[in-house]
Amino acid sequence: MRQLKIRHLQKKASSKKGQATVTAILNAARSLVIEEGYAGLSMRAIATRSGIKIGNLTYYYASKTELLADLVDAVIQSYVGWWDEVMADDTLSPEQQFVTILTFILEDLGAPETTGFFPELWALANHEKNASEAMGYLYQLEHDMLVEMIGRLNPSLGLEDRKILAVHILASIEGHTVFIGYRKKWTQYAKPVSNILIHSYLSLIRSLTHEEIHTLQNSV
Amino acid sequence: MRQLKIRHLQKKASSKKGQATVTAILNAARSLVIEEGYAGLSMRAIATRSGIKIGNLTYYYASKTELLADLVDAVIQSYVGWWDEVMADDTLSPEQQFVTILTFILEDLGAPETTGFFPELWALANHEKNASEAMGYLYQLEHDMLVEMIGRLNPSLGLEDRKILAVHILASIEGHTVFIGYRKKWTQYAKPVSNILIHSYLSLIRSLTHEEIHTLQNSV
Amino acid sequence: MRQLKIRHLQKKASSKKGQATVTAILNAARSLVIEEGYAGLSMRAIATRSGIKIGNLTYYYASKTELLADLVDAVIQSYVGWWDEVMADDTLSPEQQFVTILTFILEDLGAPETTGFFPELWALANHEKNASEAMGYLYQLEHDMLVEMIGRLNPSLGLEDRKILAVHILASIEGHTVFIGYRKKWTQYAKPVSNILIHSYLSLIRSLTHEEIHTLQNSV
Amino acid sequence: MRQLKIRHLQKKASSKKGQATVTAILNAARSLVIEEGYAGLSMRAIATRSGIKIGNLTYYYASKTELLADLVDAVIQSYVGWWDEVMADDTLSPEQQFVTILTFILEDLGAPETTGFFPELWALANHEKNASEAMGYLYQLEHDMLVEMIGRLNPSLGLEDRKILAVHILASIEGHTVFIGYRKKWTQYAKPVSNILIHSYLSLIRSLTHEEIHTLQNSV
DNA sequence: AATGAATGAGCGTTCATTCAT
DNA sequence: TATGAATGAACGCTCATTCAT
Repeated sequence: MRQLKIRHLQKKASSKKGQATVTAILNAARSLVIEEGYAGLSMRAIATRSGIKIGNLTYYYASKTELLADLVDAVIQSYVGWWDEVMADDTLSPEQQFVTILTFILEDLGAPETTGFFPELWALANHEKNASEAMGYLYQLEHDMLVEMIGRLNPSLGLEDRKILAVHILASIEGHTVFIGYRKKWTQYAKPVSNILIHSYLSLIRSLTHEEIHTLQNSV
Repeated sequence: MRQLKIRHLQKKASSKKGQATVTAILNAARSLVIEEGYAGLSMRAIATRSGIKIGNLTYYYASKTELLADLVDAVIQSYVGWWDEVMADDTLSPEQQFVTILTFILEDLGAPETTGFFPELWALANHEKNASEAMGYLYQLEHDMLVEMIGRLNPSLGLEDRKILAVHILASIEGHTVFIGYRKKWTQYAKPVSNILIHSYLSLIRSLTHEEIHTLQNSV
Repeated sequence: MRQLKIRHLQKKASSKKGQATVTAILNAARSLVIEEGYAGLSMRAIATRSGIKIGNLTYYYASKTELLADLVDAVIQSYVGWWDEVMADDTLSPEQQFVTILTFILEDLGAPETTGFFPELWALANHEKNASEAMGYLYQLEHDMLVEMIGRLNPSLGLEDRKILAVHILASIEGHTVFIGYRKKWTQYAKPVSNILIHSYLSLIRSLTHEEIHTLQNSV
Repeated sequence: MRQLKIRHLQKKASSKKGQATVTAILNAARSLVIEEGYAGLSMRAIATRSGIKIGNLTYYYASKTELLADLVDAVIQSYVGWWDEVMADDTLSPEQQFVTILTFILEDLGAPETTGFFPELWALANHEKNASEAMGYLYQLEHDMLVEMIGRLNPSLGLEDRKILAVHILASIEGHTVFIGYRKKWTQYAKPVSNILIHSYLSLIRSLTHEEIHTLQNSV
């Protein structure tokens, strides 16, 4: 299970016991969102699942908004930057790096946590500033990584075009969550779909031209 | 504005006035979900926005679950099958048909309604059976359409492979909602990203082979 | 017991049953303030004392603020304008009218309701706009009445001086609440103190001059 | 600013630091009551404003009731007995002493602290024994002083009558708090109203007879 | 077909208080 | 002396739902 990396987010929780409680709270909240959706995320439910009383919960988080902000931050953190290692591994070719990272992402996307969490985040981001910002932060990092990978694989492509292509790849990957994610309609096709996806991106990265990106296709 | 096509879903609403009320209710509910998210969808808010009293709302919908079921069905219906006309238009080549449909979809994805509604639906589908089914129904139709289009564009591809490819295309398209949809982070790139996407699908459809689909990519 | 005159304050409560409920609510709230103070005025306590459930209470009063506003208005109304009759009674001399009204006021001030309610209102008025306004409204009417009475008793006194004198009389009367009101320290002296008070006002009204009002006394 | 005179009220606070903390606590509580009313007086708010943690606050005051008792006592103390000096000053005539003291009182009554605190105290006294007692203590002293002053100004008046007259004067003065106090409706008239008041009391004291005090006025 | 009245459960939050450290 | 952690009760309020009219 993906571990929540609790940063120094909370003012409270100076002691070890407090830290443990905060971790329990955030883990409870995370699992609740995943299992029951944001609608099921009540302070009472979080407290119960954390094994504490609601009064103590509000000792650590004076408001649900604060808790949610910390939760989103903590979960987002657990998805961030893990690819640095792969990208720094020069025993791998850029292609190998890219394929490795994509394979990881696509496999993770089938995990219950990922399938459960992200759609909630996307929905939330439409109406909650916090969620929107955290999501923007995560995808910005992922986008940066993709821009860098595209540059390594096809240095001849201009920066702006790399950015555009990266948006497509990023969006395309994430979209699969709802279709081949955990217990989704086409989960059975997860593997071949992933193959197509990787094949498609590699070929796009290698061969896409500035003209193709900027020429309207609806005048075929 | 996308019109809600009210099927004969409710037992009540036999009269014309009743039909009008039901339409008002569902439109109110729909706009509420889009504007405030599922969390903001309360019976009270729906009644207020419909211009009726809550007592009357429960006359038409005895429970919120029922209402939600009808709402999801109605909204889904409004997205269904509009492509039949395009596909039946034999003055257009298969390529033209495909590009026309995709362009429509991608433009719609930038509409506030679409950007607002679908992430809520995806989140809901993780926990509500009806939402999951309705979503499955919609995407099944869209998937069928894509399988048919792929067949027209590349008849040499086997049915199973067409299905797999269609899943990728479907997932990829939908994923863009959260990235280039209404007021999203990369909305500015909507046009070139759409170009890449269409280009990519056409080239995949035309050139993808059975081997590429089923050969593991992580052994590059 | 002073009856609460419920004006058409509430949007809800169109039916007779609703009216009765609203009256019960306001009477419960009023007795609670009197018995336990504003601190004891909780929505739960009001509901219990009204014999209804809290859900129904919020049906009539969506917020405590609204309820408080109505309560203050209703109570204030029950204290307002009753003196008109006396002042219109021309079988009484102005002195008799004045004494009659003052006697009423001073007797009322010994009632548990009055002794209990007004100090709460004064305290509340320091921090709640509603209370402050309602209080201002009541005392404005009482002040107007006093100005009129002073004019009848001593027509030679200018309007501004009458107003000033009326403020003193008004303030002086109200101050007695806390000293000779219900179960107060000097309640035993209520009668002679009232005598002094009436005697004092009459003599002030009759003999006070513009110079005495506006000459500094601390240079005696 | 009126200084809180901390008597030896608490068992704790033997050290100098403890004394300072207690003073900080009571000052915080006092300013809170004045600014936000008794309703805004929470242990948390007091702790925050004192710059200490709530755990430490309960070290000094195990319960809110205790703290309130000390607070009321301390504030009351700060209003007590300051007139002794004036009354002992034999360079002043009794009239001058009386006018001096009254002027002081009336000016103080316009201070935010006084206008803010006393109405809360009066309300509290209706339901809290300690508040009632402390208030009784303060007003007893003030009453004693007035009885003494009346005696000096009109020795021919019997003790009981002096007491009765003193009650009227005391009540009358206090009543002005809510009308010409800090930011009250008739604050503009504070000066002339004060003049009338002093004038009125002096003339009452000098000329009031036993018969006038005890003859019913409503038989005019 | 529509409204008004009422309920019971649950929400996020505040709070006085206790206690180990 | 002082803090951090925790509890339990209550707060104002929202809500889905029921039902008589």
